[in-house]
Amino acid sequence: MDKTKRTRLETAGWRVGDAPDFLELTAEEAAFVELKLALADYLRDIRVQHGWTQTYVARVLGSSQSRVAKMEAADASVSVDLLVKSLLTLGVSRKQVGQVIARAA
Amino acid sequence: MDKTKRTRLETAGWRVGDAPDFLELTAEEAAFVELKLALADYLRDIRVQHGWTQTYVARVLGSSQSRVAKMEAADASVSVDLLVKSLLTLGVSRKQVGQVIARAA
DNA sequence: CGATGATATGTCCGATACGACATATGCGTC
DNA sequence: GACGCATATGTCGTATCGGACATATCATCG
Repeated sequence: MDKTKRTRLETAGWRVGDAPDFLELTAEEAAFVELKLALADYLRDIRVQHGWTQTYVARVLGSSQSRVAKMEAADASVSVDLLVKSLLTLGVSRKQVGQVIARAA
Repeated sequence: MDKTKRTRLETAGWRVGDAPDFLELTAEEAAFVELKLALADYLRDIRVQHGWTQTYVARVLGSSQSRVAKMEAADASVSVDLLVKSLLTLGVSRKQVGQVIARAA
């Protein structure tokens, strides 16, 4: 299993088993987490591409800098709802959102 | 505005203005609701295609019949998280989920 | 018309998500 | 090193979500 991805998952609040890696996550859970990571990464891409700070994005979204940081980290406390709503608010189309999700794992 | 769609939105717990239709929903809100409706419809399609009852699906998901009904109705009390998790659990791939979302409104 | 099975609607309450704030870490620049 | 700015992490109170249950609506069949 990829080291950095593992770290991200653990950091995001998921317990990953020692040796058997993903064996503690069901296939659906794993797919769900990866889907979330994809959205989170995309959110950061959008922000960085525009040269925006997390604080600025937070203001646009009516949220806080810490929440934006957690979104980009795909923290366990952020929902897909929040990620999708945020992307839409930042001008990403529904179609683009779908493409990000559909992109092969 | 389409009559049945309007009814679905209202039923789903959204307040839609009288004459100006969508004017009370921002563009992002509208896109978000439609995205949710797409997932909800797809969930129903999957279920019906397999000849499953809501009760059966509820058991598979570890939920209740009423929740499944609300999911398919895109009720305001169901999140995109729940819809996505449910679809994945029912065997739909992440890619398929993305395609459903990306499908042009 | 019952009666049965499927779906829809309404409410409750325990669980979780979210915004907020404080604080920590990092990283240039002086 | 110290300052300023961006990002990360931890926690709290409240709002929303979700499973459960009750009940309602609606077919279909006898």
